[in-house]
Amino acid sequence: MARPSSTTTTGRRRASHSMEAVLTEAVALLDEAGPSALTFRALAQRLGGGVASIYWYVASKEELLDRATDHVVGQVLVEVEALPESDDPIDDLRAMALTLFDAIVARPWLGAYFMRNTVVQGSSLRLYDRLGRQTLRLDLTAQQRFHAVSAVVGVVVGTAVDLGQEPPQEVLDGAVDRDEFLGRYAATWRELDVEEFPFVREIVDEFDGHDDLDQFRAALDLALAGLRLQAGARGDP
Amino acid sequence: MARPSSTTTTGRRRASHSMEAVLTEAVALLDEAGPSALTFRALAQRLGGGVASIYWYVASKEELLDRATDHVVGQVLVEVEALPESDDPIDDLRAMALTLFDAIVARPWLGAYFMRNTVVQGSSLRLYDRLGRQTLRLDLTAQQRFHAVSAVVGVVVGTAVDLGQEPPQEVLDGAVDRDEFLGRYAATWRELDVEEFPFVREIVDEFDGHDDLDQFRAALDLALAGLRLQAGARGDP
DNA sequence: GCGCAGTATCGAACATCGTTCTATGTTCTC
DNA sequence: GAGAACATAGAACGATGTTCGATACTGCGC
Repeated sequence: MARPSSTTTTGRRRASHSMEAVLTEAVALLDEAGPSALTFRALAQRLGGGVASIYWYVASKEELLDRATDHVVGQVLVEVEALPESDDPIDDLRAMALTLFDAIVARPWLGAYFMRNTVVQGSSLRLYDRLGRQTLRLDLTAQQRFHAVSAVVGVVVGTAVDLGQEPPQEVLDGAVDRDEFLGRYAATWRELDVEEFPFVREIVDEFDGHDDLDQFRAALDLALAGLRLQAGARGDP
Repeated sequence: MARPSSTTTTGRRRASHSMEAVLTEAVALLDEAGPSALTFRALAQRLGGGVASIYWYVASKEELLDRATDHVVGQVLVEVEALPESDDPIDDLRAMALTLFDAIVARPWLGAYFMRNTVVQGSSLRLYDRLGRQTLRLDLTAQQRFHAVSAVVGVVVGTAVDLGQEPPQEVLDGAVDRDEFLGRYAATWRELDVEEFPFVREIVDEFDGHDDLDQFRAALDLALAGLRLQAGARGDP
């Protein structure tokens, strides 16, 4: 039906794929040119095979996306598990979230796809558990723990989604870099009426050329400060 | 070229659309059957016209999505602006975020599309300004204000995205309701090894049948607690 | 050696989607 | 009434996900 175990095929004239190769090339396509570049035909060409062959490994594009996402989340999971454990669970939670965010910055398409089946199984569920495990070291109710991890994941995904917007062709081509891209919006915003858009005018300089990581870190730290408060903030016994 | 100003057309035999009708029907399609149901052909059929006619009002599907999103965000904006102002800016910010979240719960597809051009113009920018305006009443730096609103929007979007996952066909048909849907995952999770997934096992009862609004409110309150801390929490002068 | 089931591959065709082209009707203005 | 702008469509194009049927390769019993 599906899923080969080991393909020691010599692959003479015909193409021999293996699930690993399919996923690797799929991720490569996503990395190089974004989600719109991942088509069965493009993928088949990269694998040096036919279009329909891919369907032997994957039942649909949805499954391809799921597996490709899980493939890279697995790598993130390894990084997260390699993180040293300190005596402050919240610090550890912070480090994990930052690791996850870094991965999304490196692969913006991940932001949009990360929540696919998060809840279902595989590496995402494991990652979810690793995050939540830190809350077990805090003095909280089960519900508070559930909500705390939801909040952290929410901040990550929320920031990541807006980061994962498929950028206009200009910046993909490298014709326009990110700073100039931001600068254009900033310029528009500076034209707005102060009475009508007082806040936008207030923060336009902050927005112009801002660092996504700073933005994320600030949002994360707000939520974690709230969590620390909730956990009682009582130090060592 | 495009964009009619006022269409007082009588519309006898031929279909007469008007931008309003196009957007209304587009939103209706999204509401009824999710993003995958919004095709130019389905939309044309609903409007009683041809496919190509829609292109007189919008240049592309991207623009259709942008305008449809802005259309409903405009309604949210009205609700947000109708909110009474208290003497606590953070409470007001909270109320606004909850209003926004309610709108997304009612229209799950909004979660995924909300960030489209958020930053660009139209109702989304106005909404962004209304949210941020509350931070002007707090004792913060411009950067802190920028980050605070990013955090709040991040929490909203982050929670909303995972909510906006196009639900499986079963629940769209109404054959399976949300509680049962959650229950299935919960059942899978309960089978997991406690040693391997201690956190998932800890919160599975919380997850089963949980309320999205509670989850969101908890995440929001964590971030707002952090913000309150940052703002100094010094009451009236 | 032979057949045969399972494994693995692929070309061609299909339906659908966004989009474009071209033509036609409608309404307003002079 | 003629022409310009507005407004509407049908048909076709190219791309995409997907299915179908045919074909090859592999390991195994005999």
